[in-house]
Amino acid sequence: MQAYLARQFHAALAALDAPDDFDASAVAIEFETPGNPEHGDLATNVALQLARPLRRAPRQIAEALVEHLALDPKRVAGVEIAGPGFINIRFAPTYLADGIAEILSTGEAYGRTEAGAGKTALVEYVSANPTGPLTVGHGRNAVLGDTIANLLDWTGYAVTREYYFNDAGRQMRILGESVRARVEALAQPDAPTKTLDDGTVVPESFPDDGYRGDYIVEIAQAILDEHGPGILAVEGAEPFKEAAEKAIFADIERTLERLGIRMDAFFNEHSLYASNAVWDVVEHLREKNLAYDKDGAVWFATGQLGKTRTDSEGERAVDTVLVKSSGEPTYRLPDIAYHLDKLGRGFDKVVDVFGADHIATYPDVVLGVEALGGDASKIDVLIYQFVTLVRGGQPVKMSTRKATYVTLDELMDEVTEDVTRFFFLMRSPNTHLEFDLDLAKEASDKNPVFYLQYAHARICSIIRKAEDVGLTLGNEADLSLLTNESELGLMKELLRLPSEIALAAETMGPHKLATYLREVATAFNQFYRDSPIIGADHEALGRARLHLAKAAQLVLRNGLTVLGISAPEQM
RNA sequence: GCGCCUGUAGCUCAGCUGGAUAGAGCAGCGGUCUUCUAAACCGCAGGUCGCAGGUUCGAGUCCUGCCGGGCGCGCCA
Repeated sequence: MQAYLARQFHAALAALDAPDDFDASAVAIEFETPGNPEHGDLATNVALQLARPLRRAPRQIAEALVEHLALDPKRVAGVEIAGPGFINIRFAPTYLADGIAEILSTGEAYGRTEAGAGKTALVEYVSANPTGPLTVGHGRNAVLGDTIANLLDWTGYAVTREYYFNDAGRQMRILGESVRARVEALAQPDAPTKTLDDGTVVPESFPDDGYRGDYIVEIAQAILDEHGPGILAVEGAEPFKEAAEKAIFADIERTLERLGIRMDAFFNEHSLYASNAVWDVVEHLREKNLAYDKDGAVWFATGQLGKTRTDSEGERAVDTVLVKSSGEPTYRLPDIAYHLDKLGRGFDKVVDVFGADHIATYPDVVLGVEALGGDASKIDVLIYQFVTLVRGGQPVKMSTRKATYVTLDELMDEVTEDVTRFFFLMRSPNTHLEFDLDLAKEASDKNPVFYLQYAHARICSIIRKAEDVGLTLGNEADLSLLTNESELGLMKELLRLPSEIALAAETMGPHKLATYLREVATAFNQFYRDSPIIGADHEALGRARLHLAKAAQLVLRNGLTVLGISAPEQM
């Protein structure tokens, strides 16, 4: 509809008297659904926008435009000029009826659009190193990333979901040492112990900054059960690290599976070393005189590329270390190599999902990618703010080091998978998320996810009951019988799904879809109140309403599917 | 100190990239079940959009400066 209107408006625009330097085809004509229904179904402010370039009064422009418009009466029932120069469009009832028929025939594909058709996208998310179970913090990342991937899929992209990890760093070494220490203790219960700063009693060989969670002990026990104490004859912690990594990854995948998340690829940072990609980055930067040696380290001349820092000494250019004097790369280097790798695989769009604490790393990566000829404009970064769990009105304190975090599994055990996903999605990514456990647990009207699911279940129930009295779905419904306010309101709402999904995808704002679905559910509940199906005045009307209910069911189900939330048939 | 995010109803948050009278849920008050799921619907009440300037036909939205909250600012990731 909007595309159609834009075409017609462009045609009308071309017919206007205008100065020579005015390019009518370059004008972006946008339509929005006004908040006030008296202002029609769609409105555009082109006339106001054009007042300046055309040097004419907005209302005058609007009148001239409307005069030149040739709109199909089957789609548009009326056009009026209002306020300072808005042009309001009113849908024709036949347009609405045709739209509902289209929803019914499109079925579970309704809501899909083509903006990304023929294009590929890579969404990288979760990307937690295998040092422990996923926590609530990872949950927001996982659910946001997965839903962005769904949204891109629904706008036509061929999407790859990738998990990036590093199993070689310091953290992983400590993990191995932690596990080894626990195995030793289990094998020799009388071995000496020590007490850490937080009061935890651990084996003497346990690293001070080791992983204290109970899962370490479980992994240790499993290793001992499988290999016996003989495994301790091995030098170092490598086999313990490997066993732990395997167990933890299996656990992470189980957790993701519960959330309905299945990755297409796991990308090990190690492969960037194996392929020499990491060192190629350094070499190529050197060739371009953007990398140099100083103080035993290798530096990236980000200062030349515009990176600055401002402190008490004023603003100055700063360079960035790529390889430490120890010979170990900093995290930036593999990150640059990884992004070049992603772009090199030919994706048209590359999405990163980062927590707010990583925001500072992103500009260095972009500089590196651009310096080496990569097209950084293909990279989109979704930054999300942190999650606060609230219980009994009080924030729940969490610390990874001391293992006092709440795991994603525990959260799902407490409030269910659907609620977990919805709560992570219902707010804009760039606001702090307050996850109220008491509210989330309540299976009542206080919990917004149930509102959507309830509306869907209600429709399923109606369809079942209608079948019992011989009222069934088919192609013979006369949708033009749907004329009351609630029916028209619901129809208009249902027609918005494709553009709402497209908008949520474009702006990487899944919460917009959640907000829209609530409006759909509200519109349905109003329809339910006003328009009985089984008790309709006559059968044809009941049949038409039944079809509208079916269309609402599809919209809710498809929308929930994009969000990764179940659409129950009964509650 | 500097950078990014943020400040909208008692609480949690939307606000479609600058539009018309700023919205929703919860909490509060009051109504609606002999009829398709009351996990619902309807109504009332609730606001200096942090503060002060600016930009323009028009600002919650853009700019500047303050104030408050969060996250960063390493040869950690």
